Amino acid sequence: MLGKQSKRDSRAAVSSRPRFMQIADHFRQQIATGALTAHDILPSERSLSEQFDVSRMTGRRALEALETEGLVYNSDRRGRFVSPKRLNYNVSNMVSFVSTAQTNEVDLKIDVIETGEEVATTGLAALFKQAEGSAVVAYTRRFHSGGHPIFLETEYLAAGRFPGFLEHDLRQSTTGILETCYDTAAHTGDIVIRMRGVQTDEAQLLNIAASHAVIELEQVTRDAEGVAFCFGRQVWRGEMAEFSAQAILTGPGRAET
Amino acid sequence: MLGKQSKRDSRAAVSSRPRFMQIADHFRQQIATGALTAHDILPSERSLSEQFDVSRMTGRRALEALETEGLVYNSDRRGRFVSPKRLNYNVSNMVSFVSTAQTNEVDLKIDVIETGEEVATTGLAALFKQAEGSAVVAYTRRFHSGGHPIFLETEYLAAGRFPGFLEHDLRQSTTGILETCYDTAAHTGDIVIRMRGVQTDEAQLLNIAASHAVIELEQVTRDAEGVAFCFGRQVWRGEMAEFSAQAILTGPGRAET
DNA sequence: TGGTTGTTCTGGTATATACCAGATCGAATG
DNA sequence: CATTCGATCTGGTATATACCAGAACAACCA
Repeated sequence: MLGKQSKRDSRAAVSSRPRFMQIADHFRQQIATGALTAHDILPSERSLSEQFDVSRMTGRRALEALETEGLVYNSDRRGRFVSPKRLNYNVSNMVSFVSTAQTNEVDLKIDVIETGEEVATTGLAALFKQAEGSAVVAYTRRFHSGGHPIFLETEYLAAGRFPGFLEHDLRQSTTGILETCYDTAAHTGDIVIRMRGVQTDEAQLLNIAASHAVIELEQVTRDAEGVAFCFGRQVWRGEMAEFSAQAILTGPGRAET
Repeated sequence: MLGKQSKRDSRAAVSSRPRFMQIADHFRQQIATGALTAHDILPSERSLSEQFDVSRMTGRRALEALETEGLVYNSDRRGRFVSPKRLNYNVSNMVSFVSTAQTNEVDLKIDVIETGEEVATTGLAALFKQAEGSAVVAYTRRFHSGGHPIFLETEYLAAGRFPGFLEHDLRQSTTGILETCYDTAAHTGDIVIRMRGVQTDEAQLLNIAASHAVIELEQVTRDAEGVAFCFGRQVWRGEMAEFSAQAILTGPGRAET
């Protein structure tokens, strides 16, 4: 008890910055300078607490801080690792994300999590200009690189418009399938991006802890006639996402939308 | 000690979902149903621990989970409150965010944090097509609604192109100033959005704890000739941000830019 | 060779305690 | 009436402890 007290005193004298932030700073620097690089393992909570002479909980807080910042990820009960470089997704570019990622030296792999046919919700039916109660095909896929999950995507398509869609191999660009097999190309898209809390099932698939923040991207894709034919929702690990967009004024002083 | 043990046992029997998540669920529901609305205060850590018969640390974890999800915010040492509705920022619309927000019944207020003239970095000089070592004006502003901070913005302009810019009142749309006083209108913009850890100084200005995640939005604004005249960086409280964009294919089958 | 079985890592959850420092508010004081 | 001062809220930091469950791996056995 007395020994711990003197430890506290020395801390207060050195700096007012919390001890756990000082420890986190140490690893921030290690990562920034490249002493630690993508997928390198960090010390465990217990060994960290010994190295820095703090309690396990304080060491834990330091590692958790690095996690919420996205510098470090945590694979359930295996340890904590340095996060890899982000993927850039150009949302203004209607070309398939899969093909652009693959040309950018990223070996993006796809797992098909779930496929099926459902009755369209009222909103989805209206969006697709389909009759109330018509069918939609839905599929959920997980995108990862080298076993490291990056994002989940669930897409909905009007079933009537794309017969037999689920018979295709979904471990590839669906944009490509729609173009080559159904002669349907994306012409415009409406996108929304927000940060939110992860849901339990998503957390499991993305291999992150519950109560982490993720980035949600929703996208409505329309054909040349302006009719929506696809609604997609992506859920990204926050630290892996980076979105770029281009805004262009086409008329004399007003944005085209 | 024995009493606590029996508590543990009963918990394990009821459910495998962690106790702190069950408590968090309770408030998630309260917020979802509208029983708690924007800026309502939640129980303190200590009273929560009594209400739910858990330790303060467990109650704290529940509240922290709600924080990282963005449902709840925390004003240093005052308590925890329900987060207000997000603001939507249409990044494809080159019209001033200030004026669009104000027409959307949001009383957006601006504090000027810092203004000054600096020597352009190499990158900034190149972007603005200015000579190496030329001056840029820089200003940082805080946007808030009803005392609740929403985002910070730092913008850089080529000083030579906009003489006396800092003499204007910056508590208004700078897009407006550039249009009316310098006859410079935004024509195209390049935007990047990412989630990252907040920095110490930003955390203070946004009234959030260090080691929280924020959304960073960087924007290069160009005139009709394609010359960049403004570089801006916004740092949003994650739970307050929602970005929308429109992608439009203008040519025959390829995205412009 | 190929499963199986422990041991020993890892983080996850939970309790109990202590003290600090900022925020708030009411009561005492000028 | 306004200011000051303290009591009492709040969360922030930190320690110490305990046990659980999944992951990894080596040793063991068939």
